[in-house]
Amino acid sequence: MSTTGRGLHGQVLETLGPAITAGEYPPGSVLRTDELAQRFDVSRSVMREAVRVLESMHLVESRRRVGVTVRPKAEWNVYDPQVIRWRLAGADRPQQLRSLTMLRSAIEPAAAGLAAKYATAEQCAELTECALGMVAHSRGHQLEGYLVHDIAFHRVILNASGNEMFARLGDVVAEVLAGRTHHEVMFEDPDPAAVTLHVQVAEAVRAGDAVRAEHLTREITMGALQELDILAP
Amino acid sequence: MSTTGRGLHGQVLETLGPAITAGEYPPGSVLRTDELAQRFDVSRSVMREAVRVLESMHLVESRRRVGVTVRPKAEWNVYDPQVIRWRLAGADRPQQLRSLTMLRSAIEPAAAGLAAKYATAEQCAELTECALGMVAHSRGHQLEGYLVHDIAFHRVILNASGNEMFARLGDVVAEVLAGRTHHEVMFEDPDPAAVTLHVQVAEAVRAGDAVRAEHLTREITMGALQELDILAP
DNA sequence: CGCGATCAAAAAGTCAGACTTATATGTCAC
DNA sequence: GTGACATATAAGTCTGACTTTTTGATCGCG
Repeated sequence: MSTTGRGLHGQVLETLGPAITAGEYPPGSVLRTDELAQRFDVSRSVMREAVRVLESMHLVESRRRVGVTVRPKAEWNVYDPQVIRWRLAGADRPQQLRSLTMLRSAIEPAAAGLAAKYATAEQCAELTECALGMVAHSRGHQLEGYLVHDIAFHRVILNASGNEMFARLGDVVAEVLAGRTHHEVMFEDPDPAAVTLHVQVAEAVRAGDAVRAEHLTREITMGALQELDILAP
Repeated sequence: MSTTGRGLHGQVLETLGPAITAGEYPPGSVLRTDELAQRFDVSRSVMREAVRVLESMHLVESRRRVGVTVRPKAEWNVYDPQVIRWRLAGADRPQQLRSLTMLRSAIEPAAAGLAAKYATAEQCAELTECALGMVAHSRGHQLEGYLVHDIAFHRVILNASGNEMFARLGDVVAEVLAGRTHHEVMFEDPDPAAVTLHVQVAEAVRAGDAVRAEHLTREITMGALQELDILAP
């Protein structure tokens, strides 16, 4: 799943990135390239490449005569999938999941509305297939199978919206859904009402009913938000 | 405003990045690091750093024995501010503005609703100040002054939402608003109805009326969408 | 004729060392 | 105290040699 450290600089990033996003080096901290290179036992060129990547994510800023300084959290590129993964793996995972769920709640209804207008016949077919898959795995502790279809469902919606910005959130949504199933322990079967809503969304999209698709999807994401509030109010 | 090419690798990126995002090198194109280094007259180390940054944006993929291949558009990190800037400067600026305006329409109402719940007294003050500034510059071809306050207004809303993901879209919104004023030529004064809506949003946020703030903001962004439809249906 | 193993070339990846440049900071005269 | 100047520091750059992975071609065998 996770990109297994492409090259040496990638391996360095895999430990340095999470360390920074976890706040292990507080904002304003100063790192020196040479010291880091020694610490990770790589050449300076490799370390420089790693720093460049961190810099492009706005996690750090490299300045002459001073070093590599960690930037304040507010400046990070929090939409970078890599940064999201690092943060989800770290300590503030709950807060991160909260932010992402809100983002999801804002985007997905709009995406569903657009999908109702622009979805191809093939996408409609996929959608109903996913919904049926969810129904089939909704009872009897088949959580993994349910999750797969749930993720696929929301991915299709986002792609069918025709908006590239929405489409690129597919990975984020997948991460959130997976996180809910895996981390926050779910013993019980999914809420039957949610399953029904998914089926209805698929119908609405097929029927080209934008407002209905949007409204139903909003109910789904509102449910996700309430779920969070119950877990961590 | 724009980051003036920090270092040599930055200067390389400033021409290579826009070239790639403009589709000058179609997906699947293969570049060789050494050749690029020669072309830009920089050392291989510098070019490698530039490639690493492009790679972190998922614009290209570097593989041994094959070279640096351009990835399909669908895989780009379209939320990276740098990528957004490059694309806005390029040929598909209209489509990009469209995508971003839709994104805005989805996010800002939700952000306004949250702002009504969480905005501090100081933020409320800023908000009304911005709204008044918009009113003051709404007549008599003071478009630049109007723009400044408009941008500030939406930035405050996004920050006051308390959601870091929303807050980070401040730059995007600023870019969209500025693009509308500058590129799509606006001769006339802004729509009085829009100005009024901003004032009302400020009021609603101060009053803590989340649903009203959300609804009013949705009207604002709907207006922006309709504006786009008129310009490019 | 097809198919798998082997081999060579190509390009990225890595490293080490020398050198350049910007800049923060301390020093000194005034 | 303030300004100009000197110095040290860490990033930035370049070069050349070497390593590693991977592709695709060649060759032998069934």
